[in-house]
Amino acid sequence: MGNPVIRRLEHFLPLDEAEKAALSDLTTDYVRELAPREDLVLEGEPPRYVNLVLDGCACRYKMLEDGRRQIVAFFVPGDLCDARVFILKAMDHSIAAIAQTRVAQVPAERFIALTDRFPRLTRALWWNTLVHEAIAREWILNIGQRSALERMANLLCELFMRLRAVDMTRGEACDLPLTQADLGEALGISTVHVNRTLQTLRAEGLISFKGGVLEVHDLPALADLAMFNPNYLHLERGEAAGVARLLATT
Amino acid sequence: MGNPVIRRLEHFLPLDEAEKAALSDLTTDYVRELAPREDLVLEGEPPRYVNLVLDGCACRYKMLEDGRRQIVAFFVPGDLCDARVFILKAMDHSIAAIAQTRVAQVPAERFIALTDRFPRLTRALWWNTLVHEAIAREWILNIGQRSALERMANLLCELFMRLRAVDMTRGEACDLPLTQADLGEALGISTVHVNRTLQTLRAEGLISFKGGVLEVHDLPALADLAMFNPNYLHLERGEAAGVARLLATT
DNA sequence: CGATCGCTTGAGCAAAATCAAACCTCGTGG
DNA sequence: CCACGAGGTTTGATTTTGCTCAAGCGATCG
Repeated sequence: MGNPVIRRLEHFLPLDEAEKAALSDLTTDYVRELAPREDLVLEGEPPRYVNLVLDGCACRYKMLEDGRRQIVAFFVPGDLCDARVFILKAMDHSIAAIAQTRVAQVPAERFIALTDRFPRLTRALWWNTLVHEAIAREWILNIGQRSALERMANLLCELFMRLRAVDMTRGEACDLPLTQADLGEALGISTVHVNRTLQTLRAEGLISFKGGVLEVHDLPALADLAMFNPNYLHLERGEAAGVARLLATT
Repeated sequence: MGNPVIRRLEHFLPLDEAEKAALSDLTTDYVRELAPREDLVLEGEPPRYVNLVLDGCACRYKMLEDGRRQIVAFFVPGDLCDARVFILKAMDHSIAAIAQTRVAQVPAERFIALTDRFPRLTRALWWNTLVHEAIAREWILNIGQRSALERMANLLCELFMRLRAVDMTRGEACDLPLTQADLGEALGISTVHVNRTLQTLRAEGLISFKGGVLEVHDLPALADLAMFNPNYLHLERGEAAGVARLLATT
């Protein structure tokens, strides 16, 4: 089955055995199992750990005083949150599991020791950080400019590609344990409207989404509707070609 | 008048003379003057420089195929764009001046030499990066959950505080050379609606905004309306107290 | 002095929110 | 084994927010 963190970072550069072993140690030493909806990090806390998502699905979120909630990022297996966050005094957002989720909570010292020892790993982690920044920018574009239907299509394209990059897709299917309320909080639309939007995508034969399983029946058409441009995922190396192939309409 | 980049970084930690001198050199060696609306970086290009904004105002933006444009970040004097971006093969967004703007375009090698020599500066630059990530997350929350009026109020609070952090405010006034169209593209609302939104804020006596000058007449009330929580700006050290004071309603 | 750019206003319209209720599926306990 | 309840999904009716279209206004600049 392998380690999703290693699979993810190898999209940036191939790792040697020592680097893989070091990562592998991290991801076995500090494992914590989270129940669905369980919080991992709370806004206001001082940052303590670098969190690696091994399995399941988690999110970053922010809340307004009046209870409105916005999911600002999803984490899928292989994702690494906040490589340098200890610099800050207090977290400005929270992190929670969405489904049953396994994470590794790596203490600051341990993480710093790793990057001191492996400069190439440091570069790979930088790449990971830059990709997450790019995703945040794409979300701003997505929520700011696209219609609800386009937004949904774009998010589904993104998540499908990200899961594919860590081998978590099976053909056109992948596990995506989000509720319609989660999707609404990520896209800035109401749950009711999420429902109607999904119905439209289903009716067009583009996707099916039921019981936590997403199937993308026509990725080129979905990407087209979404004006999805995968450049922001920075899947360089071989993968870029794979992406182009997947999205090709003809 | 001093150097806004130094002023900005000193919000994180005090710099010694050698560090300031090194930064000062950077910001005099590679200066480029941009006309209003002139592009500095284009999506698709390989990254070449670290850009420091010395004066004026710039933005990051992304475009959709059909021409819709979203501003995903504003840069005010002292801001530093993309400290580690050379790792990526191609930019996923563009950067443009908004007003007449002076930037320093620091070549990669030169920038790396700086951080190798001054570890404390590296930390300060990390802090800067983390703050910009946090701002991006806040924008997702802003656009996703807040109404047009709240959004506008929030953005104006943010910009006012950021300008204040580099001493670019004069009492309750500051230069903010944005058009209503710019505000609309940043907030994901139409220009017409920006206009009506500003009128409401003016009518409430909260702000005035004319000829590129913003005046915030009642920051506590504006912050209250916006549900503005300055924690995401991570103005640690003395400044945090200053913020609290400014926002105090009583 | 006309052209352009940015701001303003009004009217009608469309997208998405809200409210309310029903329905479905599963797990749990009587 | 079945009833019950909770969480999630679906539907319909109504309202709200913000968009679009269209036109006019007011500076500023060559």
